Amino acid sequence: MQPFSALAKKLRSHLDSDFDLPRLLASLTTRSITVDARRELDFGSRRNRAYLIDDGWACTYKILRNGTRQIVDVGIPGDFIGARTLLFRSRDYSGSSLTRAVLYEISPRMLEATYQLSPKAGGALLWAISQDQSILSERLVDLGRRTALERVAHYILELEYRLGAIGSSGGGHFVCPLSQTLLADVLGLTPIHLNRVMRELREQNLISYGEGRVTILDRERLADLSSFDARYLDGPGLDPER
Amino acid sequence: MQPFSALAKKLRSHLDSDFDLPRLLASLTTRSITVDARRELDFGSRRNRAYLIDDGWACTYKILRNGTRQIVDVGIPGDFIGARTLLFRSRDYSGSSLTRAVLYEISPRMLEATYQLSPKAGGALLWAISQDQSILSERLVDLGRRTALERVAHYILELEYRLGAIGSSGGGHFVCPLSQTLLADVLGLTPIHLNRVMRELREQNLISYGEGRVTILDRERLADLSSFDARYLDGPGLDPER
DNA sequence: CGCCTCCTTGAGTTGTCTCAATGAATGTGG
DNA sequence: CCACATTCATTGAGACAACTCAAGGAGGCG
Repeated sequence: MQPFSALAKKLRSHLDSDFDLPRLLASLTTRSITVDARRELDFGSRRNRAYLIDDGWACTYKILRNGTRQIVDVGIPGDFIGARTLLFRSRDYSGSSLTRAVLYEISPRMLEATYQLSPKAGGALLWAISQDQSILSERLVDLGRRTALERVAHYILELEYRLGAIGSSGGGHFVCPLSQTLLADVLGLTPIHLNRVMRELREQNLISYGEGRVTILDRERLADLSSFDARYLDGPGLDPER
Repeated sequence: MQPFSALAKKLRSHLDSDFDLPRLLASLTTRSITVDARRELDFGSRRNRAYLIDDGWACTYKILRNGTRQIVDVGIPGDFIGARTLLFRSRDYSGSSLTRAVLYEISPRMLEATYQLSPKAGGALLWAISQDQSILSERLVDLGRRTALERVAHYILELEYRLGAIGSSGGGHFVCPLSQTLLADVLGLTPIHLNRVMRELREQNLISYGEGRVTILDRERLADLSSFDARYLDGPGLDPER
């Protein structure tokens, strides 16, 4: 696979079609790192580090004293991970690869250099970081005010949408390496309850799943059920005049 | 009050003591806007707008179809509000002042110009935006994995810490314009349950409150109860070597 | 073969919600 | 200055969504 192609796809609508973002980024980043599935990510010690996920999935999470875990971000190809605390002196969360993954280390200098070489490309990167924040705040609404069923439905639609933006979903189905335990830790539920909710969605013929794949059977009812409104993802299909 | 003094205080440890951030920002921003309490904030229509809160409190929130509300950010003086979607074409949340407030409109250009005039000041602003994101992700952990009692205790400590950074809290007490209904909407609880939790904290002699003031009576037990770890706020007192 | 991880289901418990209601404080208009 | 509406904090009683504990089956792997 071409390096940076997932990010380039995600930012397609923010850049001229003849702009070669991968080439620009390749000139600015150090080599890539390949990690196996379920490996802890090294976010640095003296200085915080962050990554661009080029291939595979990764996440950041916090473990609480009572042993529970909350996954804060789930990153797919083209997403940044750990960028939140790049400028911090400290850090109080951990990260892990979810699948075998290819990562590029990023630094504040790289963002800066991108901006100077091409303000438009720099702006596109900032847009991507904004989108991460917007996803985070939508998840906050999930956990604060939506039922488990709504949460799960909403999250499946979000994943499908995000994967679609990088060409990794189509026809309503996608490959999802998240186990039910992980999904529960993303959505603030117990694995047991998540399992029951998944069954409910399956029994209502809204989704089907198995063997690491999820299929959306009735997008409309699913979106209605979870009041999914893709505006928080600011995708290219959205009307700028609204 | 000096314009931008709250922000300057918050960023004190990121800038040289003789650096005049207020003067730099004054040269870059348009005039201030003063709004009464409980006024909807205008985040723009064609192009999204964002603000720096110079005085007073403000928030952003989403209202769901079932009528419930989730407050996503609560901004105090020196915080940005609405910056999350500054680069977006769309927006799906609302904002409101919580008290009478003084706001400065900010734009991507302003951030850029600050950066060019002083990379250090620009970096400090980016740090502040990172902190907002870090606060958001800590709240996510609250809603996902902490009990109501832990959440409330944790949030009170956070508020006291943040207010302390701008010189608006001391001796364990601070002025808090959030009604119990608003606090419930921040923490994903019903006002009724929040009220019971507040009573519990009061009866355990952990806090006292009333007439818009909150007093922390036993910080240690409160921090222990909620496993409060201020690292996510990346304050100046934290050891950079950790 | 034994040992994982993952998914699944049952039964009982509990944290939080819903519905209902009251008193205090504040503001408004007649 | 009173009648009225509104917001806010508070409490009780009952319901339910999600949790805990317990257990079993399917599949992968050394």
